[in-house]
Amino acid sequence: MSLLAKATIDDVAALAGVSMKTVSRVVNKEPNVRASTREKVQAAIAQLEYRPSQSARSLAANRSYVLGLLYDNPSASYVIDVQEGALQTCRRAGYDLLIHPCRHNEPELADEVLALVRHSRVDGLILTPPLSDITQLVDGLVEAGVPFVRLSPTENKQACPYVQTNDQEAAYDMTCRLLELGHERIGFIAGHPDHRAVAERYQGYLAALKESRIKFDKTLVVQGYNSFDSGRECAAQLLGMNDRPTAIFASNDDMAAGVIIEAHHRGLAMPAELSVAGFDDTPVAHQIYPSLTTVSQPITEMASKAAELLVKQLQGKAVQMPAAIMSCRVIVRDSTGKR
Amino acid sequence: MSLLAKATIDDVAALAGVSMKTVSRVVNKEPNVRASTREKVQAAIAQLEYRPSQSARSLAANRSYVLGLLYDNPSASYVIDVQEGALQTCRRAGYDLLIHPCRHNEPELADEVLALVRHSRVDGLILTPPLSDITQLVDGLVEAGVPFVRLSPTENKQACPYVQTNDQEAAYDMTCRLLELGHERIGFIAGHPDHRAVAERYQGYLAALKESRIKFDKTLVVQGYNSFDSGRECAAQLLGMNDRPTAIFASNDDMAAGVIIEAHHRGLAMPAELSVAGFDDTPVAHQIYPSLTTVSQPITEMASKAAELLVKQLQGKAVQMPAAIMSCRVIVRDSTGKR
DNA sequence: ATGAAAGCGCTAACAC
DNA sequence: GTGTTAGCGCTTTCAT
Repeated sequence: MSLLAKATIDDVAALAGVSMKTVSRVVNKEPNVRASTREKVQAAIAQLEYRPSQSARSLAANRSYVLGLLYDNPSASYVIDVQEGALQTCRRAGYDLLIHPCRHNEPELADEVLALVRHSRVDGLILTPPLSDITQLVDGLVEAGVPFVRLSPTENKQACPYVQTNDQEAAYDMTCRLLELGHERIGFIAGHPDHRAVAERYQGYLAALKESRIKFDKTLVVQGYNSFDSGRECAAQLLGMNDRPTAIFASNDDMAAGVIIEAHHRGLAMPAELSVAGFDDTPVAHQIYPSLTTVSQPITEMASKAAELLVKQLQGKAVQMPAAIMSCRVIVRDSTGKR
Repeated sequence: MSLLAKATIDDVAALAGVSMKTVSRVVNKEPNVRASTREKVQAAIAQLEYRPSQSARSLAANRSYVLGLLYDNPSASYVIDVQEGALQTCRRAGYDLLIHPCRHNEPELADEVLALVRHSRVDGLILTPPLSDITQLVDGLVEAGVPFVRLSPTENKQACPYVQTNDQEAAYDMTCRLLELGHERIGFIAGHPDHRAVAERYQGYLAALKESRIKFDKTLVVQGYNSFDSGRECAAQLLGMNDRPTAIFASNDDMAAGVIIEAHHRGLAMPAELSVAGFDDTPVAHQIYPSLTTVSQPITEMASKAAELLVKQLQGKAVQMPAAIMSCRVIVRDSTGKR
C-alpha cells in the first residue's frame, strides 16, 4: 500500500534522471521535451504513482484549478444536471468544481461573488439562469476581469462566451402543435420576469399565434412566477373564465403541474376537456397524471460545453464568441390531445 | 478598489507591529496571544481586508480545507438538500465542499474514492445512502485512516460518527394511521435492497401490523427498487389481486407516485377506493393529484450536522460516537382517507 | 506570550 | 531541449 508514499516532483526527477523542471513540463504538457525524455518521465510517474500537489501548484502558479458554479434555481433536477455537465468537463480538464448557491435578488450579490473569486481562489465562474441576466453581476465580473461563461443569457451577449438553446423556437413549435390539434383558445402562463430565459418563451407562443388565423386574446396570457403554486393560481384564473381555454401552455413544468392539479380539482378530464403543455421535461413531467407534454433541453451537455468554453478561456485560447446554440425537442405525452 | 491589493500575512504583521507567527495565531484562533495583541492584529486584518491564501496554508499545513461529499442518489431534491446542509457548515467552518457523484455498484468504488482523497486533497468525506452501507467502501476508508461521517447508515455503526433519522418509527406511525383509518389490507412496496436505509422502513410496517389484530399477509408485500417505474409495476401487481389492498404504503415518494399513476389508469378514485402513502416528502409529493401523504425528514439539518461532526473530528476534537438521531414527521395530505 | 528560520511542492524566469 | 534559481504565502518547529 503506497498510501503513505506521497511521491514528489523531485522523486520523479531523480528516478527519471532529469530535472524537476522537465518533469513539470511533461506533467503540464508543455512543448520542448524530447519524446524519449517524455517517456522516461511518464514511466517514473507511473511507477511512483505520482500526482502533483494541487496546493503547491496553486501557490506557485497563482491559479486554483477550481471553477465556481453559481446558481439560484428552485429546480433541483436542473441544478443536478448542470452540476453533472460541469463535473464532466472538470474531470477531463483537471479542475475541481466549487458549487455556490446564491440569491439572484440579493442586493450585494456582485460583491459576494467577487469576494468568492478573490478569497476562495476560483479561476473562473459558470453562471446559470436567472443569474446569467443579473446585469450588476455580469458587469461587475467584466469590470473585475474575472473569466466567466453563462448558460442561457438573454442580454448583454457580448460580455462573455455562452451556451443557449432555441427556447423560443421550441415554444413556437409547441404552440403550433396545439393549433394543429384544433385548439383556438390557448392559454399561456408566462415565466418569472426575473428569469428571462423562461420569460422569453412567450415570444415563441406569440409568433405562432401571429402566423395562424387565430386572433390574439391578451386575456389568455397570465403572469406566472415559475412555481407550482403560481401555476395553479394562474390556472384557476384561466379556467374560471366564461370562455375558458381548451389548452394551456405553461412556461415551465412546475407551473404546468399546477395547472394539472387545478384541472383535477375542477373535475376537468385531460386531455379531453383540457390540454396542458409544459417546458423543461423535469422528473415531475412523467410522474403526474396525465403525463405531461413538454420540451426537453440538453442541460447536461450545455453545462459541459459551457465549462469547456471557460477552461479554454483560462488556457488563453481564443473562444469563439458566437457561442454554442443547442436544440430543444418537444416530447409529446398524454396531457395534450385534439380539441 | 483594493481588488489588486492582495495583502499577505507579512503586510498584516508589519501593520500590526508583530511577527508573522502572531498573525497566524490570531487567524487560526490559537491560544497564547494577549487580548490587546489580538485586537491590534484583527484591526490590521480588517484594514487590509486580509484573507489567508488557501493554497499557501494547504501546502504548509498539509491539509486542504476541503470536504468531499459522496452520493449516488437518483433523487435530485435529496442531493440538493444534502449539499445545502453540508455547505452551511462548510461556510461556517471555513471549508470548501467538493461534490463527487459516483456509482454504488461500481466494483472499484473504494479505490476510486481513495484516489480522490489522495490526489484531490480532501480532508474528510461525507457519505450518503446508499453509499453509507457499502461495506467495501466503509472498510477501505477505515483501513486507510480517512476521516469520514455517514448519513443514515444501517450497519457497522461503530466505523465512524453518523447521523440518522427514526425512519422505522415513522414507518410504524404511518402504518398505524392507515390501520386507524380502517384499512385491513395494506399493501407495502419495499425499498431497493442495496439502499438499506429505505429497505429497513419495512420493519416499521411489520411492527405496526404485529401489534394490530390484523393477520400478516405476505402477498401484500412486494419488492420495489425505489424508482417511479418500479412503483408502478408493484402497484399493478397489488391492484391486480382478487382481494386487492385498500391502501398501499410505498417506501419512498417516487414509488408512491408510480402507485398513484397506476391507480389513475385503473380508474380508481383516491382516497375513496385506494389510500396511498409515501416516504421522503420530495417535491413530487405535493405536485401530484391527489397530493401525497408522506414522511418528511430533516435532510438539510442532518447533512449540516454530519459535516459538523466531520469538522470536529478533523480538528482533533473527540466526537461522541453514539451519533445524532433526528426525527421524521408524518405529513398528511389528500391521498389517504377512511376505508 | 512572541519571534526567527526552515521548509511545504510546485512554477516562472532565465540561463545554458 | 534542458537545468538552475527563486520564490508563491503560509505553518511548523524551536527559541526566547
